[in-house]
Formats: sequence, structure tokens, C-alpha cells
Amino acid sequence: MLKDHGLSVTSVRLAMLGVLDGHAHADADTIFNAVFKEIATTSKQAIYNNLHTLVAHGLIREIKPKGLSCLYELRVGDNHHHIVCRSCGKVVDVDCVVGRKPCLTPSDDHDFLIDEAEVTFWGICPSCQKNK
Amino acid sequence: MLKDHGLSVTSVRLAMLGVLDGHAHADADTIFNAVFKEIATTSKQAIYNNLHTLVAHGLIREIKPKGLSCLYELRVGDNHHHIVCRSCGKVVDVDCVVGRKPCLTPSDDHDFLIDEAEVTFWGICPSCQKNK
DNA sequence: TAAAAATTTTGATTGACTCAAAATAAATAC
DNA sequence: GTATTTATTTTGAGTCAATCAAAATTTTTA
Repeated sequence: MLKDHGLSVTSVRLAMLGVLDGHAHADADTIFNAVFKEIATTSKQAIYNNLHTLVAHGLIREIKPKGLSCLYELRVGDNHHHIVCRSCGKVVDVDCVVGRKPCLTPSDDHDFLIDEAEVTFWGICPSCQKNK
Repeated sequence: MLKDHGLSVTSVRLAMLGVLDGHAHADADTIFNAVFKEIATTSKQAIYNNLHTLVAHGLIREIKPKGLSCLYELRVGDNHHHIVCRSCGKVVDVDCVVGRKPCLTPSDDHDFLIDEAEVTFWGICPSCQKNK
């Protein structure tokens, strides 16, 4: 997968992809800590470098719900959306509401060349509802 | 308007609302600089304090497109959406795609109690299209 | 007008993220 | 396989939006 994109295969990258495979919507710090358990010499900077590189090559997707750090996920290219808990910040995926290429058409595009519609649902997750 | 919400009427708040009235999607720094022209003794902290207070009382709305600082606008309660230019960061409003309470229903709510659907369209604005 | 409450100012601080350059590892050419 | 080139990683400093805390001031209430 990395080679297909002309990227070097490094232990840090493999570890990062492994972490994301087991933990969608992880932030840079979470990924760093998880990778650090395997590779004690790794650095935050390497994590940031690779996150940017992988995003640029479309291997991972970056989202940034208000109030949270950037989150990363392996699901790319399917234009799925997210529900975010206002209370604990938990994020879950939801398939696109409308169809394949969904809400790509706003009521008025103001002559913008639109390539993505990002949808974020906000609410309270089940466990935070209980704790209230 | 401020009094209706039990808030003190201060010169800084009036100036801020005036700025937002003339300039939707302004960030804290922009608002500070504009207010500073009227009230040379004002501080960034006062701006931040009031932005939070006004947001909490629902008098203004805060959005935070990825890569930009928090932006503020007077249009509240109508669940409108935004188009953001990937190149220059310009933001424009779009009315809700679907209707009054639009996309409030995702394909699967995962038992979240959802209260808002935030839609951000990403693309290239007309003037950035020309400069390409 | 005085007392109480809210706001503003001032200054320090945080934290995610970035920048830059030397050190190292991976890929390519021989 | 080894040398060379290229890409990645490490290290350390630095940025910037935003936050925290407390004293000073303004606004509101009595």
C-alpha cells in the first residue's frame, strides 16, 4: 500500500497504520503513545510528518471536530460522516445520509468549485446520556 | 438584545456586535483589531471572554473549519451551512440543503441524542479559480 | 449614591502543531 | 552485496490561538 504510493516502508509507518487499524479517530498524541510502545525511539515529529504524508497521499483521512485535536482514520474515499459527543468527544462513523456522492450540491454554490461535503452530527453519546 | 439575556451592556460588546454585523465569519483577531480602532484600551482577553459569553447565550455562532481559527457570525438558529475555500479560507453561507431541520437524521444514529447537523462544503472560490 | 455583581485589563501559561537542520534508515544504481 | 542517492527520523527550538488567574474597573442593582 505504501509502495504503491512511492512511499518508503518504515517501521513507524507500519506501526501507525496498525494503530489506526485498531483505533479509528485517534489523534496524534494517541498514535504517538501507541507507536511508542513498539518503537521506543520514535518521536512526535515523525508521527506528524507521517500523518501529513499519509493524508496527502490519500491513505488516511483527517478530521477536526471543533474542540478536539485532529483525528485520523483509515476509511477514505467513501465520504462517510461522523457523530461527535458534545460531552466526552467520542466519535463514530455514519454512512453517507444521501447516497454515494451526497450533499455535494448546496442550495447555492456561490460559484465555488466544490469537491467535498463534510457532515458532522453533534449530540450526546449513550454512555454520557446515562451519566446525566 | 444583550439585556434580554441578562448581560451587561458594555462598549466592547456593542462594538463587537457592530463588527460582526458588518463582517460575518470574522475571527477573534479580526474582531479585536476592529474593536481596537474604536476602543483603544480593549484587550484580546475581553474579546475572548465576550465571544464565549455571546456564544453561550446563543447571540452569536461559532464555527471552526479545519485549518482556520474560530469564526463568529450573527446568523443563529437557522441552521445554515458554509462553503469554505481550500485556497484562501474564504467562507460564505448557504441555506440548508434539505429544509428547516435538515440532515438531523443520519443513516444510523448509534443511539446518540443528536441536536445539530453541521455541514461544511469544501472547494475553490471564484477568485482563487481565476488565479490558477 | 453606595454596595454588589459583572466585566475588563494585565500578564503568565498552555498545548497542538510547525520549522529547521543534523543524524539515520531505506531505496536505487552499480 | 556495496556505494550512492534519496527519504525519513530525531532533536530542539519556536509559533500562535486560546486559556487561566487575579487585580482593577465598569456596570448594574439596592
